[in-house]
Amino acid sequence: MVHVKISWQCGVETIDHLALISARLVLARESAQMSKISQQNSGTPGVNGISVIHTPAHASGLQQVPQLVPAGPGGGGKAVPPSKQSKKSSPMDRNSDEYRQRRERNNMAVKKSRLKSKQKAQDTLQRVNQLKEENERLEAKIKLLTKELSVLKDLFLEHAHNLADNVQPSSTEKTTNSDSAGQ
Amino acid sequence: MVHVKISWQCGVETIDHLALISARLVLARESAQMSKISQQNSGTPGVNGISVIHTPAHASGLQQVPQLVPAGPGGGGKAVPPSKQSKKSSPMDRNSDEYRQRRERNNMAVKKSRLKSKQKAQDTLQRVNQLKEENERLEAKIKLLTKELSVLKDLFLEHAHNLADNVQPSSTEKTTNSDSAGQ
DNA sequence: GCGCATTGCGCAATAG
DNA sequence: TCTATTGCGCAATGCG
Repeated sequence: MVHVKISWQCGVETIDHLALISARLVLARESAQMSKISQQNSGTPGVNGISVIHTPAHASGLQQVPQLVPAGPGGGGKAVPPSKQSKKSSPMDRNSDEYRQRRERNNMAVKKSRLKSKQKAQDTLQRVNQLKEENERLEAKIKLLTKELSVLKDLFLEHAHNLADNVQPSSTEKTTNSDSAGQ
Repeated sequence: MVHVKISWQCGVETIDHLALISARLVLARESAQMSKISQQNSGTPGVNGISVIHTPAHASGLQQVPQLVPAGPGGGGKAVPPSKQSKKSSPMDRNSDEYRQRRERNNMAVKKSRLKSKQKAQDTLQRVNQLKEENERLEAKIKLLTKELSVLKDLFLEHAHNLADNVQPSSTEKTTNSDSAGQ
């Protein structure tokens, strides 16, 4: 039902540069299973291969294609370890069923991992707020205690004074105030 | 199980199945400049079209190709807004020099943004530790103040007692304990 | 060695 | 229009 229109030049285009590489066509569909279809065309000899892959198409429709050879990133990339070839053919069949399955799984894993990461970040942020609140609470408490202490100290000193001075229980009993609270 | 049928005709392709989704073509190349090329093969009729594009290939060798149509994520993709064509031809010349420059700039921006994001996350984490330490400090202070208060209260009560009782500064002066500190 | 988890990276879409 | 963000897929790599 969806009709896609692509205005791709139709004629034959030539890839004249070298180094070229691979082309992929991907389509996403939706069902759950996966059917695979691969097509490969060997158009111009030596320069380019194309394959059409029908992927399960989860939600999105993007695909990415790496160069066939590892080609080190940046300029310092190490050359392609020649040993790669032995494993499973250089290009590692991008059309291969197995390849697709692996990609799919990895994509899931990536999604999961990112979600987790995001969640964690959020939790951390929340933790900050939590701690900030806690801090305020504690700070307030300290203020209170400090004040209480101050008052008590004053009272105490006062009495101590009285006691030390002359001890005259009747006169200056509760009217000594000469202070406030000062941390 | 889903089947996709693509009828690619030279200029316009129609994908007539449903749910379809996206088609992408990718290729990696490596050299520095960019030459473009496309290749098209009309092998089996109705099933597949391909074009190859040669991109400048910066440092890495990866390329990504988006689906030609915006195809909303999640499956609810809206059809291709027909308006896109007017701008610069759908595919927006991947080979275009301008395109490459834009990509380059965006890649920089992305890198920057991610760095920033990472930095922020790290700062947040640090903030958590900072706050935790602060909390401990405050907690300790509270403990101390509480204890001090308790002691002072006791002393104070004691004296008050003495004063209220009979006022006999010598006998039970510092041995009244009948309590502890209970916050 | 295998399979999932992480991470860096580029592409696009989109927000600002 | 340009940059900043964000989601996504691919690979390389970490890790058990």
